[in-house]
Amino acid sequence: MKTGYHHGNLRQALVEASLALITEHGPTGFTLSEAAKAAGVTPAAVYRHFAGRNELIAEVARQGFDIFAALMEFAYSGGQPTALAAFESTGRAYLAFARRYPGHYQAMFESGLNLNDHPDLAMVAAKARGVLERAAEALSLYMPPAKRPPSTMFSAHIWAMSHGVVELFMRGNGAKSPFSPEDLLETGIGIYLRGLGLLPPDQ
Amino acid sequence: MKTGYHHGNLRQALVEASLALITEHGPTGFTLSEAAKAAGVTPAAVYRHFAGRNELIAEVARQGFDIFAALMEFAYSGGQPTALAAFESTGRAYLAFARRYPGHYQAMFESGLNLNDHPDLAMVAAKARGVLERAAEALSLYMPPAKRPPSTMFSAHIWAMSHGVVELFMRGNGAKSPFSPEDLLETGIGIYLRGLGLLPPDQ
DNA sequence: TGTACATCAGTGAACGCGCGTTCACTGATGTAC
DNA sequence: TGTACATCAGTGAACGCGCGTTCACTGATGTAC
Repeated sequence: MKTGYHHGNLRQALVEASLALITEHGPTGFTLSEAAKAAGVTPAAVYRHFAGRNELIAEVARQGFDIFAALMEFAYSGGQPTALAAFESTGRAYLAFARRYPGHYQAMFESGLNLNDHPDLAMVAAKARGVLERAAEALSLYMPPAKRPPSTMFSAHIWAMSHGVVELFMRGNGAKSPFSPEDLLETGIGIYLRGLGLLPPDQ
Repeated sequence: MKTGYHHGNLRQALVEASLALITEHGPTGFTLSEAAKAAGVTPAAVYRHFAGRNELIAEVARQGFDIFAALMEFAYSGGQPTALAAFESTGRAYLAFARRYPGHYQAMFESGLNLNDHPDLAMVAAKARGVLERAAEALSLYMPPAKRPPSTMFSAHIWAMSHGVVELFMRGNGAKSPFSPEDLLETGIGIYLRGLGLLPPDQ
């Protein structure tokens, strides 16, 4: 790919270098200069492809939301085999994403960038959230309308618990739990769904 | 308090200046120099009271965990009037703390400091978590032993959902929900407790 | 096939800045006598 | 009550550093003829 003076695909190489840095040192430890260096290029070269440091992080986050949405979509798989199984699958996908793409995850949720400053980013993020909301919507049809909470609320609960599990128990904060994040989320969602009457009261 | 050359209570003044900076600009935007300036003092003076920048943030976090633990303890109030009410009260206290002490909250959970590097900090943090675990323990006595999840898991679920609600829906990430964080957490915990059989199946 | 040329990706030097940290010092405070 | 003195909190100047960003430039690439 690298052919001497011209790089070939510097833009993506920079994104991947940034990703590696964020994975290792967190979004705070990421610097434009180091990303350039890691890509074998002068810091100034970055400006051929990005408006600046923030745009570089934003692009990492954007690609993250893309992968995230695709993963959620795949996990949901159109509600098959059952709305319930598909829904639970998206929950697992959330955690799997955080584990397999920690750099992306941090860029998306811990870099402090504001979705409103990046309209394209906000769009992909909304798309990702849309998958979970659709899964919640489909599942909520199995509840009697009277007991049915709004599906946006329903999905917000799951989103929040998933995010909380990742932040508190999957990162190296020092917070410890005798249970794996996966177990915690699985059981937590299970209890929650039982509370909605979507799972039988006994385990 | 400030009597010319000597400050009087510079240590706490620095903590409060740091707090104000973190509240306004986040943990990333906080600098030792600005904190010193805000306290009306030279950066070098900080080193009379703290080993460096990190120790200053850690002290803010430590005081945060102190307040947090006290607030949780107060909300729990020894399990009165009922174990259930006391437990729900601690959930609300979590959110109330995040709202009323955003600077502390950020220093505690978003500053990237590792609890293991600060043993005293880890102790206060454990104390705060202990209150929630005690509340969960007391409440779990109302469940038949067979269906009873470990109370540490139980409290981890609630902690995670609370934290997720704060991070996703109370901060200015741009993530939006038609529901207030308070409503989200209240309903989420309600559904969860119903799933444990601690609340009647219908609302 | 070979030459002239436009394009534009990346260079390298420079900038101003604010950061955390150090150091020898100074001068206010409070105590001993 | 007054003086001498030890203490130590805060000063101010300095440091080295790495940051993000700018600028005029250079040279590789690919196209037109």
